[in-house]
Amino acid sequence: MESTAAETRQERKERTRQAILDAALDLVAEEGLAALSLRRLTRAVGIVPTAFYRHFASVDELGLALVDRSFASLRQMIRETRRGNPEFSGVIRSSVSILVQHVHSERTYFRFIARERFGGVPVVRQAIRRELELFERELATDLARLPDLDTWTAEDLRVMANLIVNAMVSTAEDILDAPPERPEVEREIVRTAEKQLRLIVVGAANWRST
Amino acid sequence: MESTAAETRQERKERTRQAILDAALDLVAEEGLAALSLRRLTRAVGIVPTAFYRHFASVDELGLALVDRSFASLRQMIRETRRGNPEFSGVIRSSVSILVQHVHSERTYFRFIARERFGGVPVVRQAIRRELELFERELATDLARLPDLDTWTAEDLRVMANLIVNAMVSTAEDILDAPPERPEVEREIVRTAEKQLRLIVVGAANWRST
DNA sequence: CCTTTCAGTGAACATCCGTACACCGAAAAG
DNA sequence: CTTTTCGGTGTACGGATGTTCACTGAAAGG
Repeated sequence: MESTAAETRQERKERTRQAILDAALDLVAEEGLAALSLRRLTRAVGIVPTAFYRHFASVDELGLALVDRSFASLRQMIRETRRGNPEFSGVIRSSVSILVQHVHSERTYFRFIARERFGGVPVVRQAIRRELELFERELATDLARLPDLDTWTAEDLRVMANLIVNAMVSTAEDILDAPPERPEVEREIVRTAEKQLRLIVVGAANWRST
Repeated sequence: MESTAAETRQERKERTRQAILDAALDLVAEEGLAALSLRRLTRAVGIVPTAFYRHFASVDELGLALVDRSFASLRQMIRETRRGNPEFSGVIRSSVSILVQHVHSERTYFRFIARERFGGVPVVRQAIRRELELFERELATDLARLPDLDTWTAEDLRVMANLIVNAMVSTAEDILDAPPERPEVEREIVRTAEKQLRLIVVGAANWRST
């Protein structure tokens, strides 16, 4: 067990593992996980096909690793959003802005999630679903701290959080498919997303008074 | 040009064409359009691989035909919903009920749309997007006829319609993935969908007063 | 009745696929 | 220094894939 200046064996292994994940993310963004070819993947990485199995027992396992990786990136976005404006009234604007920014900078992660959420292998679909539910739970506890909403039941908060998460997921997917050469399309998507959030908030504020 | 009791040539062709669409719908529901194999498809139909090209120039064209077919089924659902309760206050309950019922009876169509909306070939994705936009437009004109909403701008109505359509699409996808042996899960999804629609309606009713 | 049309056939092609297997060479362990 | 571990290699396999091409036979057209 010697830690020299050069690369240790574990480090090398981890490096190729990450290279596989990188290449897989690119390929899956184009063709989907179900159509992923082991040979093309390993060719892109620069290793021989059989070497793949030194890192993953199956393509499904690769898919689960990609889910972990993608949602780790997403979680970072959420942390950023939460930290940003705790009480600022422009929370809607800034939240949508952060979302859009992350969709662009981490495009492949979002593409992967969008593609596989209902597209691919059942086990991957289920993993994504579980992660999104986790998000909803977190969002629900955040919402509970807001004024006007502190009297809501946990279930109603979850319902509202679900609505918000779905709207934001749809927004992200719309942005992904927006033509890059026409920025006004994206601006329209952003405006729609902001309006929808505002609509939900207004609905929430007047919920119990009906 | 003779119309005997037996089958005419056009009829036979149309029959195999429909058989191809049927088989494709089943296969795509399991593996996705990108992973669809021409040979397995034609084997399922009972024809030779090359015969496929007598009906479709490419797999993409098949995909577009499937989009048409699926949305034709969806449109029928919408018509049923619209006809049902024009002014009945339980319109939310009955709309969700009709949606759920159709998701079950036309499961493969919904599966196809859910899978390919963000999953597959770009041209198919685009076609689905266009059809959903059409839905939003129709829904927006329906909403315009409601009291309290007749003063809304066309754009705001579109925004609201978009939110509703996305919520209903998400609901449909949740139902598709719900375990059939646990009906209480589906009941929970239905309750959530109803609450979300109510939340949106309440938000809309109080929109301009803020 | 003869000709044309055309949905479906069947063989052949080059190519890609996943995986089994024995093997190598360097790092790690002793 | 010797042994073990283990990423990565290279070959080989049987099988599936999309598309080509010339064909058949019955229905449609004249």
